[in-house]
Amino acid sequence: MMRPTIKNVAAEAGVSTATVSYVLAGRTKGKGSGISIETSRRVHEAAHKLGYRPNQAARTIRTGRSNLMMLSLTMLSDPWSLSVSKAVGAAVSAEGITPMILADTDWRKAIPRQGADVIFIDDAAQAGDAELLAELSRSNSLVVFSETLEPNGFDVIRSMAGPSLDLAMDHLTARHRRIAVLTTKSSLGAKSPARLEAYRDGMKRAGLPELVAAFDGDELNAYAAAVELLSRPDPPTAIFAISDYAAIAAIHAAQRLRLSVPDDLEVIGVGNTTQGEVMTPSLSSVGPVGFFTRLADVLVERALNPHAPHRAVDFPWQVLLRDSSPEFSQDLQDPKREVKK
Amino acid sequence: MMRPTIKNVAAEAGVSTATVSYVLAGRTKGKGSGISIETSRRVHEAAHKLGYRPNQAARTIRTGRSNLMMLSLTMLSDPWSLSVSKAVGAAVSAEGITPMILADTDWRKAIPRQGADVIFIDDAAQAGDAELLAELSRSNSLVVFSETLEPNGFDVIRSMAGPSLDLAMDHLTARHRRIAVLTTKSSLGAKSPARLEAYRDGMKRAGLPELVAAFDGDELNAYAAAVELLSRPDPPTAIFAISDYAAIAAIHAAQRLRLSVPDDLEVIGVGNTTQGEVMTPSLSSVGPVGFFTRLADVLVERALNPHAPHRAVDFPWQVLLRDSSPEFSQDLQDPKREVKK
DNA sequence: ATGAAAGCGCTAACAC
DNA sequence: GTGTTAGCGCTTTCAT
Repeated sequence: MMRPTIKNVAAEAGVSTATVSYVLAGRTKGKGSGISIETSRRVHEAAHKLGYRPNQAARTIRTGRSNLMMLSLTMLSDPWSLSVSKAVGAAVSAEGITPMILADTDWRKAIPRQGADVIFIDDAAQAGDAELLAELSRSNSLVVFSETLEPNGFDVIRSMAGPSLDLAMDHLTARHRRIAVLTTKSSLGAKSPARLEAYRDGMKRAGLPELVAAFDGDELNAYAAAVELLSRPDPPTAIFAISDYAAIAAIHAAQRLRLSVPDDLEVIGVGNTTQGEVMTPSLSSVGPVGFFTRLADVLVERALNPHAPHRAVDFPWQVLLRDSSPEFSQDLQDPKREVKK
Repeated sequence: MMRPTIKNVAAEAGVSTATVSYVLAGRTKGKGSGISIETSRRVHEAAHKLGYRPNQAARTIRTGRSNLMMLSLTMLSDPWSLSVSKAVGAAVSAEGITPMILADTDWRKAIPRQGADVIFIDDAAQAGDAELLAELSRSNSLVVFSETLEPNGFDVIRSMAGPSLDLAMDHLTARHRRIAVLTTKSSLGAKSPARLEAYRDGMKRAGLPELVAAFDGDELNAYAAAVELLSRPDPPTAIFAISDYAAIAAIHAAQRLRLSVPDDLEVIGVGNTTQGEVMTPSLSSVGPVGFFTRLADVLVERALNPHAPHRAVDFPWQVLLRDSSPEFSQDLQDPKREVKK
C-alpha cells in the first residue's frame, strides 16, 4: 500500500536508481547518454507494473524547480480573474508548467507557505507591500500587478490607466449631471486606487457633486449597493464602476429595476474583460487591449528565465464604448463600437 | 542571494538545526519539550533577520503532508466552480490547509505531476476513469464528483439528480410544446450524462419532438448556440439547459433578441448555483440544496483524516422555480418561490 | 534543555 | 552503458 519509489522500480527492473531516473527523464535516445533500448524497456515496464508516480516534492527539492505557476487572484469571481486564468492556461500548455490558482486569499499570509517557480500577484497596493514583495522575491520569481510599485527584485505589470480614465470621465460629465461611482469600500486594496481618484477629479473638473456608492466584498454586494443607489429618489443617470464586475452587477441591478441600459442609465466599467464584452447589453469599459495575452507571456517568460532582469511592463488603456453607453462618440480614441460575433 | 535555510538560521543563532526546527514548529511552550525561552527568542530573531522561509517541498518530503488541497475544476467560468471554490475557501481557512485550483485542465494529464493531500475532481465520467482513479488513489486522497462511479479507494460525491430532473421536465412539458435542450456536444464529459437523458425521456413521455442545441466548450459558445436556436423561424418557448452557466447564457441570448424571460421563454438550468440565484431574472434551476457547504466539509474531513473509510455521499435534488419560470407551481416539491434579499 | 545524525525520494556528477 | 554516491532542506528519534 506504500507508494512505490524509484528504488522499488530499480529493484523490480534489476537496475540502479540512477538508471531509472535517466530512463524516466527520457534521456535514453540522446547520443551522449547511453541507456540500452532493452534496459529502458524493462524500466518502463517495471514502473508501469508498480504504478510508480514520481514524487514531485522530492524532485522539487533536488532540482529547485517545481514547474508550478501560482496565480494569486484576490477575487476569483471577478471576470478579470477568469480572463487571467484563461490566458495563462493557454500560454503555459506547451511549456510543461502547471498553473495553480490561489483564490480569494490574502497572498500576504498564504504565499510564504507555497513553493512555485513564479507567482503572479494581482493586488499589491497596501502599505508595506513593497518591502514584503522584495523579501519574498528572494525565494520566488514574482510578477506583480500594481499601479504604484516599481520593479525591485520582481516584475511589475502596470496599467497606464490615468489618461483613459480621465477621458471616460469627461465622456460621462459631458452627457450627465448625476454620475455615481460604484466602488469597493477599501479602494486602497484591489486594482483600483487610481480609479476612484479619476472619478473625483473628473467630477471636480466638471463642477459636479460626487455620488459615491461603496460596497464591501464581491459582486453580490456590488449588486445590492447598485440596487440601493438606483432606488433613491433622485437616481444617477450614469454609473462609473470601479471594475467590470461591479459594472455588470450595476447593469443587472438596473434590469431588475426595469431601467433601460443605456437609455435610463449609462454604465462604464474598468478592466475590459471578456465577460463584459459578451454580455447583453455589452459593457462599455476602459481598459487595456490585448492585456491578458501579454500578461500570460510575461509570466511564461519569467518562468522559463528566472534570472532575466526585472522590468516594468506598461499597458496603454483605451475607452471602449459598447452598448451600455448611449451613443457613438467621435471624441474618444478608438471609437469604433465593437460588434459581437 | 541564496535563500536562507534552517542551517543558516541555526548558525546565526548559535544553536543546532534541530533546535531551530523545534522552535519554528512552536513546540517551545509544551511541558514535555523544553526549549529555553531565551534560545527560542534568539532563534526567532535570527530567522527574522535572515528572512527565513521554510522550504515547503523539503517539509513535504519529510512529513508526507503538503497541507494542500487541490480542486480540479473543469470549467472555471462555470458558476458551479466558483461556488465550489468559495465554499471550500470558507471551510478550510481554520485548518491550515491551502486550497489550490487547477482550472480548465484535464486532470487525467495534470494530476500525476502534483502533490496535494487531497484532490477534488469535478468530472469523472469517461471510460477508464474508474481504473485511473483507483490507481491515483494510491498516492493521494481523492474525492470525486460523479454520477456513475462507486467509491474504490476514493470518496464519491453523488447527486441524486434523476427524480428532480424528471420533475422539471414534466413541469416543462405540461406548459410548452416546443422545448429545446441546450447541451454540450460531449455530454459524456462534464457533470451531465444523466441530464440529457432526462430531457429525452421527458420529451418521450410527453410525446413531444426533441429539439437539441449542442455547443462545444464554454459559455460564449453556449450563448452563440442559444442565439441561433432562438433565431429560428419556429423558436422554442422553453429551454432546458444542461447547466446553470448554459442557462444563464440562454437568458442573455433571449435578452439580446428582445425576448422576455419568462413570458416568451422559460428557462431552467441545472446546478442551483448562486450566480443563477442572484441574476435578473433569477434562474430556475434543478439542483442540490446545501451542496457546496457539504462538499467542502467532506473535503476537509478527508484532508484531516486520510485513512477514514471511503464512502459515497448522496445529495437529494430539488426543483427550484424562480423568475425565469412563469408561474408558481403547486406540483413541485419545495415550491416556495425564492425571494432575493 | 539541546545536539548529532539518520533519512524522506530524487537527481546529477563522476566512476567504472 | 550503468552504478555509486553525495546531497537538496527538513523533521525526528535518540543521546547526552
